[in-house]
Amino acid sequence: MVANTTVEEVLAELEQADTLESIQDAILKLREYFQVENMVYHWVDSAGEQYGYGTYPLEWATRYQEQNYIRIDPVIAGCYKRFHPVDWKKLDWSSKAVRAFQAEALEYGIGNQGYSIPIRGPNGQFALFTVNHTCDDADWEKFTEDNRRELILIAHYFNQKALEFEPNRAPEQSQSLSPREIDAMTLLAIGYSRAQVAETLSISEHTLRVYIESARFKLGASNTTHAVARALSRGLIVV
Amino acid sequence: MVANTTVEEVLAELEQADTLESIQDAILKLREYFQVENMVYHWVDSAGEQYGYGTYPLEWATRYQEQNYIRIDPVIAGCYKRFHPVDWKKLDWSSKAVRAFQAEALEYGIGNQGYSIPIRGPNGQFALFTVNHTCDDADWEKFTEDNRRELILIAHYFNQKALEFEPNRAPEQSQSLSPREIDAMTLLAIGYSRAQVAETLSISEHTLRVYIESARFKLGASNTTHAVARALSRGLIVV
DNA sequence: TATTAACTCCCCAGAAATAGCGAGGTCGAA
DNA sequence: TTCGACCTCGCTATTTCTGGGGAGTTAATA
Repeated sequence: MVANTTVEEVLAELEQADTLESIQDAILKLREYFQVENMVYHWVDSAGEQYGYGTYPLEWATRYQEQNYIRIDPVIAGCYKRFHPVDWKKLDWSSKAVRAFQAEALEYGIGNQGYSIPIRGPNGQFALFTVNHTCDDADWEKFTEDNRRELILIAHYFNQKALEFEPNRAPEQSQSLSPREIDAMTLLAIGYSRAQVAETLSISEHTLRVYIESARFKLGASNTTHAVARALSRGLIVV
Repeated sequence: MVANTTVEEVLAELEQADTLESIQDAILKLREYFQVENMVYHWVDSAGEQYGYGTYPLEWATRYQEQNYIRIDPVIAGCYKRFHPVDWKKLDWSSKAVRAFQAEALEYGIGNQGYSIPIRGPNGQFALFTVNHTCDDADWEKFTEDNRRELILIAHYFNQKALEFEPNRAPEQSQSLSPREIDAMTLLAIGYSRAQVAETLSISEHTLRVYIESARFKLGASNTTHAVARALSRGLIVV
């Protein structure tokens, strides 16, 4: 079956779309266009919920979820650290658990070649757009060479659409931290104790506590560690 | 003067480049191609250092830096919250300080129209790619409509190149955490207390403590908060 | 001008985390 | 087989953090 839709058209459609299903729709069309076995847009929101749209076999998606494979999946780990698109071959498959995971994926019908594009949005949002196929290395290299730019764009458009539907946008997203709160969170994140932070900032420990508490409140965090983790993953502080 | 270079060619060149100056080079070529007054790639690294490449008048860049305008610049504020490219007209220019800033920018020779694309990398890295021009609203809308996709791609390529030059890349690949340690760190990062983590993992709190301590040791962290922060920013855990 | 938000300081009691010691089991690799 | 790395459980004492209060100052904004 030969594709009868161009990328341009799909992106234009996607831009107008107003349901989450449209993402799935677009993926199917694009898969046909690029003639690959699998194409997936995968997104973990700020609450830790996973959303996947694409063509992986349902059994594999379920298995992946159940086994919490996101923890060991080298695609996730690798893309999280990088900015540019990643060929699966370049990832670290050395650990035994990872190889077992890989073998299982193949059994479930996942292709041996993969190319994943990390995308990041505001507040530490992170998503992945992946194409997957079965072929030899040379063919795959040609494919990724030829289509990288379009795939990057597609990833961008998917993420844009997904963000439009993000549930928890309005409530706490705009809660930014005050300068002192940022100072406090940053110093805590690099290992200072309360006493050290207070001394570094030349304020009393009592005052510091007020900042930590208000930061905790703003971030909806249940304790200091949680607050620092959220501040980090929302990109409010950097260490 | 008519452009004699295509975007494709510039991106290919940029990809091969191995100096930071190549960014400036590429910007000049692209400005010519798109026939706009200004084009800027602006980046704040993890240490808070600002890097700007582009065609803004030196006086304005200096002034901007000196006055710490990054604090009030609505382009920064607006793009930081958004994922998609932003037309400057859509930003919030209501505050008095902001309008004064805008007026000053115009005096320094900045065009009245602008279009900025936010880009984010690992560890909260954030950059902006901006095109700026003087023209009326209708022309500008047509320009951004026509070129948005290419501009997004260009932004992506600039950031990719810039990240290659980022200093703090390879400090230490550091020890990896054991599965249980990852569990513990992850649950702590999402706000569980020790007792809750122990219960969730169905182990005693004493055992949990051993994991936390060994993770702390492996990560060279001085307390739990520090350990979680390090695990997060090294991509060992994802929340 | 009135309001809001940020910054600073203070007390206390109870809850939680840390530091130091210990023990024993499994499993894979050298 | 031995070694290391991982998982599991225990104790005690000390330090640190958290969750309630309250109060006064600036600076900016509506």
